[in-house]
Amino acid sequence: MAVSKAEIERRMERLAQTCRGGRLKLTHQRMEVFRELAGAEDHPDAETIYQNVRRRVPAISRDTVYRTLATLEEQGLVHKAEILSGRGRYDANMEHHHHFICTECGRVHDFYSRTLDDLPIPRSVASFGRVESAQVQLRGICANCAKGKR
Amino acid sequence: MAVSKAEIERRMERLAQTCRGGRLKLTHQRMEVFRELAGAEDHPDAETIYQNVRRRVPAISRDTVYRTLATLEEQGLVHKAEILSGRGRYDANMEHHHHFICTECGRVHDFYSRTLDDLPIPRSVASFGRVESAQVQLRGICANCAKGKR
DNA sequence: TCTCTAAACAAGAATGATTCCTATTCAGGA
DNA sequence: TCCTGAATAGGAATCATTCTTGTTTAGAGA
Repeated sequence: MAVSKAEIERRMERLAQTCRGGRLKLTHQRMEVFRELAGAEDHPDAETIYQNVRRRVPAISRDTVYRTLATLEEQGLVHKAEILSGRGRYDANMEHHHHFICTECGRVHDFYSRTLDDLPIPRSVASFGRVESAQVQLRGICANCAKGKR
Repeated sequence: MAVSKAEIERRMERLAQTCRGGRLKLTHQRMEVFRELAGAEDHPDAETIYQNVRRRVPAISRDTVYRTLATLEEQGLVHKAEILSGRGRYDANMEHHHHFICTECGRVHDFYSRTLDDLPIPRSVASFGRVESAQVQLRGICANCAKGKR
């Protein structure tokens, strides 16, 4: 079940609109990086995108791919799945808990909830595989950072 | 609200038991790395742990901290909060969705659920800050990897 | 208590992802 | 068509993490 041609076109059009709206240039590289994602369903990483786009734009650099992805994310055109900047965070609290992550300072707060511990997993997930753990991730601005911003 | 002395002792005892149980040595370094986590509530990263432990064990190396954290995680004594191996994964699908992550191959599958889109956030979270998004993360073994394992 | 050996360690090199730097190119408004 | 700031290429630099090699040591057994 690939992304339909029509949906890809719609997404490309949204890119064009967003660029016109902001003061962003609609460059060849930007279009090709986004096109790669517009048709993908497998959450590729930056390197994969780079390798694929390179077939069409041989001179493109890794840096451009990274920069473009960051720009697209800022513009709300793509979504980056990741917790933090890649640094693992550890704790010795083994009780089942969930996380509130401040997108500003990266601080993580634990919280507990019986209701959230026992989430209703949609039946469709079963086809992906066997679920071993479920966790809720909340993102937002922590009280501390919100204060500092004023 | 620091971790109580009693709870720290309980955790240290669990470490000792686990080491005796497996064929793990109860080394000075291992104890100090774990002690650091047993008393922490702020999900420190490896570097922070290294810097703190170094005050007590000046000769400890970063590698030992990383290795020890991995061992403790394997033994179920600590918990590592992180999505993937640090590589960001992108997609152009901006509809609100949740993720099933295969812990074996790292593949990510999207799924949708009205119920999960509107989770009951515990009141206590409000004191941490303003929540901007909520997402459910399921982890498990995908059908493909489960097949390959046999 | 002493000895022995696999497990664990220290130090620093290596790796892999990502970002920065600098000179060059180019999209799009005038 | 011309100009200018935004965007790019290429490669160096950075940051977290892992690997390699030689050394130390916990704890089992004599």
